[in-house]
Amino acid sequence: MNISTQNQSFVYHFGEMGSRWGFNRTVGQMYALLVISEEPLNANDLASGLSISRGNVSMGIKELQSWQLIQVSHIPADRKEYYSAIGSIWDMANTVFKERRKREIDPTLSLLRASLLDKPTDASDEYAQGKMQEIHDLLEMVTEWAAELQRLNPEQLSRLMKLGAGVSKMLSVKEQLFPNKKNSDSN
Amino acid sequence: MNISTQNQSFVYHFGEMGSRWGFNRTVGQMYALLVISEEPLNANDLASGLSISRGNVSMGIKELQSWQLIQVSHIPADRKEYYSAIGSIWDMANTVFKERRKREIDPTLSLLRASLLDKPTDASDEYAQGKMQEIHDLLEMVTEWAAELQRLNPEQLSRLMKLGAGVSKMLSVKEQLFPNKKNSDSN
DNA sequence: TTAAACTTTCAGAAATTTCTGAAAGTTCGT
DNA sequence: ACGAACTTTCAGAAATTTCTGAAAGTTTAA
Repeated sequence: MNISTQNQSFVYHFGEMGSRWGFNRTVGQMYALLVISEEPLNANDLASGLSISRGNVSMGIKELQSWQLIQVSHIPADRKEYYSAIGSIWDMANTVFKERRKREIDPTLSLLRASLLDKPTDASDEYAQGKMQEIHDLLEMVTEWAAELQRLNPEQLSRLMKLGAGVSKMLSVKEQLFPNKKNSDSN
Repeated sequence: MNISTQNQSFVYHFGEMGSRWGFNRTVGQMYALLVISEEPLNANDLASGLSISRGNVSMGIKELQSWQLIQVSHIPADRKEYYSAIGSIWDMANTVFKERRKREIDPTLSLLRASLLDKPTDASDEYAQGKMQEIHDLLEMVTEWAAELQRLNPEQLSRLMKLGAGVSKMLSVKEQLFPNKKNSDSN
């Protein structure tokens, strides 16, 4: 299998970026290739398309499966496994966010919670704990907010995002409608 | 300089996580140390506190400065430079988001825009371009949304996030208040 | 049970990233 | 101009990550 030059740069770029998103270059390339291929591909297609070893493909597939990003299918009278990207682009983004939260934010949150249980022994410890508390609170808020957003369906999410600047206006409307909650002045 | 055991695990963990956030272990540790230190630290403090070489500290500082995360200050009659974390935790989160967007999303967006200008040569190219368009639109929307959120001050942002589940309710209220805009049904 | 068609594993090779420390560079006071 | 006190640079060493390919494992059919 070979990739049209038009798609080559996309696949390659996705490889580079992939490493920022938590997986390595080849895994990123494999995923990119699966995303832009209408037909499912087998392991040999991936290996030859990307000029990497069969073993590497096998490991990459395992990785993509652990991210729940790909799907296996079969073709009658063919014993090979065929892989394709799961779901829509929105689903993909959702999945990556969720996975990253699990791998990056959650462990930090538990570490911070544990640290905050220790009694500070001096002033500098106390300052440090203050900072940790701030980080903890921020991460927790962001986590909850993200979970909230993920509960919306794409359509709602898209509407919310398209609100854009409207968001702050809406906030003030909301304050006027329900002024019962405690609030501070908005500078 | 040495770090209290209570803070050791925080610094170490931040080092591990730092690598996920775009900088390497020692840079992450350096930043963590600066965040939890009330007093600014000089390069030797960092080197001895983290048991790394002076040269490494110098490179790390350059990196943190390129992220606009630290600040230099001076102490009278002392020629060393003293470093401290800039701003509040919110500012830090903001800065990291902005930098990451610049380094990760923006290049992808331009690549996609360029790819989308090519005429597809066959059906599979056309499918691929469709997917690229979807990714482009998603990234663009997220980028704009993020820019919007960053325009809010921390207080507004915090209020927005604390809305949590209220967000979807608010969306429908908004639809009722301003039903003129085109909308689809909310399932 | 044997063989063919496939997938997975993993030791070591290759590539990449990070780190050290000596040397070079800079700045300041005299 | 000189030297002391600092910072930066960068070649090569060390550490880490990724990749290969041969061997082992699995599944199916006959």
